[in-house]
Amino acid sequence: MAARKKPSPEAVTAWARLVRVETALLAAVERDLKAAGFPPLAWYDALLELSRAPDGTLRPLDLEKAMLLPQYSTSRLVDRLEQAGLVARAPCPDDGRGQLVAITPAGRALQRRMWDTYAAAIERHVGVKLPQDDLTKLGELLGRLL
Amino acid sequence: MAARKKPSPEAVTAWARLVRVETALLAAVERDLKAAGFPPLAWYDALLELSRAPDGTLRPLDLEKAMLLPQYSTSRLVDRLEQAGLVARAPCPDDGRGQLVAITPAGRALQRRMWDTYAAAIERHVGVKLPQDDLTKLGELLGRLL
DNA sequence: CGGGCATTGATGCAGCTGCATCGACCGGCT
DNA sequence: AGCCGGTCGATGCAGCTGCATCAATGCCCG
Repeated sequence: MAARKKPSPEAVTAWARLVRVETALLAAVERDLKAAGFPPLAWYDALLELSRAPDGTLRPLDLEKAMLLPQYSTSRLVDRLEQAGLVARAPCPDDGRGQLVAITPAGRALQRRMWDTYAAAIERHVGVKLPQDDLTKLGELLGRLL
Repeated sequence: MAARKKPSPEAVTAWARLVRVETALLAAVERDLKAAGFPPLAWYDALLELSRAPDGTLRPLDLEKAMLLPQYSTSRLVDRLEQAGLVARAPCPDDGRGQLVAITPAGRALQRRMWDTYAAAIERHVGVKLPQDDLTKLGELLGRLL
């Protein structure tokens, strides 16, 4: 029903490496976090998004879009964060359907502590492998894939 | 206990985009496969590895290393493929602990049919977004991250 | 040869994800 | 106001993943 154009070998190679490298590096970073006794990266990402938002508060829908997660996944992630005392849910005054998710002081503290380990992992697994202008170029090329 | 060097902003950007772009593109490709009525990409990868191996046969351990999967994950993936009649297990003559996983004709056929859809997805989501020399450069940069 | 340790692959259990669906609420239209 | 299609978020269920562990076999070394 659609075009069925064939990709160039270069496109296939780039794609294959993208998936492979991301899988390997993500696993390595997650391992470092876990080894330091921290929760998964998704928790960090959520806390970071919230910590950057005004009042440390976001609607679940915004969190969802920021993290590229499906709706139900966000819902349950917030469940777990709330369970852990890292965020608090409140009803949304503007919209009776919605709610507001606010990061707690404990959440901010965890996010900050995780960053030390996370930053070190990024440096170890990414930073040391390429010189700075290659990193810039890589970021730029990746940016154009979205 | 360890170095704690801080990554450059360029490294952080490259890392963030790597994860983001891979997540988004992988989801898009998986969606295309599912929309065409095919099983997940992991099945394709496994079938491809097997189809390339001599006699279409690999030890689970080799498959594991080729696909960067944990051992138990491979074990269960092979379960599902076997269930679907796409591979067959046989005891390994050289090593009583091991086994041999062989792709069946049905497995080869599915791998070939999936490639049409998969290739179109790669072209749509990757190939059209960058000119060929940028794709080459991207592949090269990613290659140096491993 | 025999004991001890490493390797291969399977599996019970708990937690997570995807899917479908649901209930609650919004907003526009008549 | 009353209805209706659309949006927001939760949830039951099935399937998948990670973790720990196990049984079976291989391999080395005394």
